[in-house]
Amino acid sequence: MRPTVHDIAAEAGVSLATVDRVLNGRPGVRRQTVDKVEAAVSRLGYVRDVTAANLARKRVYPLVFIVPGGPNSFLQNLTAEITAAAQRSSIERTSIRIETVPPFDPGAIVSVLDAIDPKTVSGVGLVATDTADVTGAVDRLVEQGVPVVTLVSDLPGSQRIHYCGIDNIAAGRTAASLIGRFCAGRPGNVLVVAGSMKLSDHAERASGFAAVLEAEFPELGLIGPVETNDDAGTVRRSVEAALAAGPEIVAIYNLGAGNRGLIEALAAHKGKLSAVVAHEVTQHSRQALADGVFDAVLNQDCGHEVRSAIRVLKARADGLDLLTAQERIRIDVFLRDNLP
Amino acid sequence: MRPTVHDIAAEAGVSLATVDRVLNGRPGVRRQTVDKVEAAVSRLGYVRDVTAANLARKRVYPLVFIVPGGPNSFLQNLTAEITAAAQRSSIERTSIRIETVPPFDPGAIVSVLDAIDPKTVSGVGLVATDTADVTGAVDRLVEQGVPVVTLVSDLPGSQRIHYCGIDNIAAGRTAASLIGRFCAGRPGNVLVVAGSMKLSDHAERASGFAAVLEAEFPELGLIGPVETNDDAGTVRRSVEAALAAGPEIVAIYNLGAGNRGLIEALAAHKGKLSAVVAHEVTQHSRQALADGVFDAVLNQDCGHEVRSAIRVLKARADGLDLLTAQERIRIDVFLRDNLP
DNA sequence: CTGTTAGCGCATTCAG
DNA sequence: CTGAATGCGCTAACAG
Repeated sequence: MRPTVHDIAAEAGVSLATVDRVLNGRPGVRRQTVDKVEAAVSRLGYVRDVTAANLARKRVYPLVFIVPGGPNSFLQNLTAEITAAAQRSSIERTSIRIETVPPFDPGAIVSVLDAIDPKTVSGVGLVATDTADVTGAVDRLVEQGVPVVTLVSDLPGSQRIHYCGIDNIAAGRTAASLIGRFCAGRPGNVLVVAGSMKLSDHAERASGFAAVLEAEFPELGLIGPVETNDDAGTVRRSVEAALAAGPEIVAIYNLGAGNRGLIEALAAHKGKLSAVVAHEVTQHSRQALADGVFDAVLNQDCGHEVRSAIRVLKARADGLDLLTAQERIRIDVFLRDNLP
Repeated sequence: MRPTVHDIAAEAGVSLATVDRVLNGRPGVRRQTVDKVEAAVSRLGYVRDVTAANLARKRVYPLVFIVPGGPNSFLQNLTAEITAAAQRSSIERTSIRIETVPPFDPGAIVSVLDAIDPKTVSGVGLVATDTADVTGAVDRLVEQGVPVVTLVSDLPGSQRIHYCGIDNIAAGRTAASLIGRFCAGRPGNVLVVAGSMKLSDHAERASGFAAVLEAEFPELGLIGPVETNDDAGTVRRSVEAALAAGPEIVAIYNLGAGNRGLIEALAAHKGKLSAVVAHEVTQHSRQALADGVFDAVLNQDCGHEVRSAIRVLKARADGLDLLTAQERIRIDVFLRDNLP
């Protein structure tokens, strides 16, 4: 039978209230008494029953998620997952508010961040552009005691307490390996398409990709990355232009969004490329994989990311530690054959 | 504010005890009264607070896990994950017992299964050989009301309530795709090495692999599967023999364990194969990937499998439903570049 | 500075 | 068949 606050109280020779004060680090207890209680705690190996505590406290965790809106299918999925989590709120003791901001608009993110009241919010999750003003706003919030986690794309220089997303350098490296192996020695160029180098996930993928391509597949040259702001139309035009331009392109890596545009551009090039790799399983990329237009799709499980973000934020809110293994977001590699 | 049992009692005009009886499906309540309570429940949208219920009930979930022992690194990892979960027992209200049985010994599994007392155990997880006697023992247990889940390898014909593991047909298909693409048209044969066709996971991988190889890569012939009982020494000898035998082997797929033996056999064949694919990230396979001896390793996250098994068993024990997305075990595809 | 007491939402005796 | 009362482990007024 694990010890309870009663056992601690008896062991330390004090009352329940005092034990509670010490346990929760509240003031108004003599140094001596604190020591007695702490001694009892460690002597009996006491661990607080968080569920009982939450019950007594009627605790809820008010959380805010900031996500860019727009046509990006992946971000729409992410939003849907947050919504799904919000629907489980009553059972998970959360209270989730979703703030949609215009895409590629650091100012909008900053506004939302600055408007958050540290008294009434116990955690924030956001998909951020890696710019100084956003970092500043995040740091301000963290200093006020509100834990912040980044989703999908990290804010490397910031005080965010956790990043819920994949290792994007490794993702870029993986893409390069797949493309290099699929090309199997055939020389030529690889076109790299990105959304924006202001997104740290895109920048990291690009650098990981370039590193492996150069080191391990010298027969392949690199064209790009061309930036498209994740707009499908721009992606289509960029790819068409590159394909028409001449220097033989044998593979394409789209490390950003706008897969729809890529698919359209490839319609006229059936089977001419050795490898096409893109990111995120969506309606479009799934179809492209099935049709053999894409050869591989790297993916991050946004449901997992959202659940992880919530766990991390809750754990931090009551000073618990977590299972790091459970919070690692995998780089899913999907071929036509292992699509879920 | 979500409704509580008090609200239901007031709404239905009965006492707390009666509400509780209806909620927990206990007998001794008039049909009329049951209806009144149920009406109130659905009218107010009541959902039971499981944590409060567990507190009041001092509930613990006694779980039994049955895992084969022996030198198999993957199974050792699995056991370690179960042990880790057992250490979290007090906070998760579980009480976990691990039963180690000799590998490839259906009889031993059956003995353990039959010795389980349905009164004192609320769930069972096992790594099973797909044989009739094991299926029978599982079904007996389920019929006595003890939920059983399979880990790693399923028991397709049984009454197990859930399978915590990857889609092994898809895994085999994925391996074939990778090997086919890595060979990039070079003709030759692929050697398939398996542990035992009595393990449904091995059988399924083999069939998925063969199907894709035949349909999509006609230039590649298939040799095997040779069975090794997951013994590293046998793997080594089998691979060496096949490699020496003549018919040009350009790739190897080890869909079972014993990677150590495969690595040893390949030491003399550096760089002669177009592709080597194996399963499960362990100390050995990780090194082989880093060294370029293996080109890809398919993996199942056994930590995830164990946590999932526990969630599923607990949820079943109190009639809750679960997030299916969270319980899907992914086929991890690891190249040298995305090893965690 | 410390102790007493009354719940949180639910389950479970024990009477009636 | 039904209800009142007690307690699970913990927190939070409110006294002292």
